Amino acid sequence: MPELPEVETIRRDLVSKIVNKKIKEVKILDKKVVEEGKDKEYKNLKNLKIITIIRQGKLLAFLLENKKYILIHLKMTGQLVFKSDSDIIAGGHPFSSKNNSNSISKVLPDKHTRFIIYFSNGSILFFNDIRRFGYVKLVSKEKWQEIKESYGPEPLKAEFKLEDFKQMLSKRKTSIKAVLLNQKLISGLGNIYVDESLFMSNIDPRREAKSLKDKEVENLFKNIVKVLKLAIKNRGTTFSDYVDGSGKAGGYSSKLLVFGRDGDLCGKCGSVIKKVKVAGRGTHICEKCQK
DNA sequence: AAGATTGTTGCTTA
DNA sequence: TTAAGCAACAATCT
Repeated sequence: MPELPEVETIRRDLVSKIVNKKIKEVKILDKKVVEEGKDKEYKNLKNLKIITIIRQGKLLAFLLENKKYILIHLKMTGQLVFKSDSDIIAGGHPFSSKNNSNSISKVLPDKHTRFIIYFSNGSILFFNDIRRFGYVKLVSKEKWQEIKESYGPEPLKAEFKLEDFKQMLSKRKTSIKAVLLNQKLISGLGNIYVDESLFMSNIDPRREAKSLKDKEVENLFKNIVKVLKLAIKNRGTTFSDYVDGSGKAGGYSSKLLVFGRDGDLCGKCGSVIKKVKVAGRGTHICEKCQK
């Protein structure tokens, strides 16, 4: 499940590869990924350059020369994999790539490829999605602005302020986990980094958000920033299907403290890590450390 | 073989 | 008016 660090890793990878590249053609292999009836609009993207790539939470936006934005949400199983001209030639097969050590890339397109952008220099961007939850959307500048504004602050930007965070939590009667997962309240956190940051802060995910003490909120605030930065540094976490912009797995998986580690022993106290359900999601906790 | 899984939306209820 | 909670979505795995 790509969350902020995974999507940011992809964004950075793609910036170096497709900014200033000109679109030659866009192919919709699965109509469900684009808005109904709008498939014709994608024909007009020919010859437009990608100006920049922006991320809001887990959502990517490619700004085009004509001021429109291609939005891509990977949801649970989406992947964006870039193949350069030389990748394609080196593989010996039209669409296979070199096999690097941690590469889990494969011959593309495959049956899960939903959308393809061909660039004029021969490189290709593949959008793969096993579960078909992800989407591609073409929007105006105004619509993009509106979508951006519907999100809470970006935790790695100056707009994420401790005082605002305290205020926000003090009003919420639901669990701290549900609050952290809510994209309208804070951008980019998902199941992995919510569990990790709450463990790092010794806070039980089931606690009512408003019950957190000032000290706990301060700690949580710092740990959210810390875990996200560290995960980006390690190029994200691969749990099921996530790969970076070149099709490689993330390096943070081995650094996870509780997520996906139910049955293992807690690194802090040695008791068994449990898996429970909070806010409708599988939740990993050390009940001895997290109160 | 039914149930769990996940992010987000949209509906219902409080 | 707004928050909270949950079904729905899709495909795969257990």
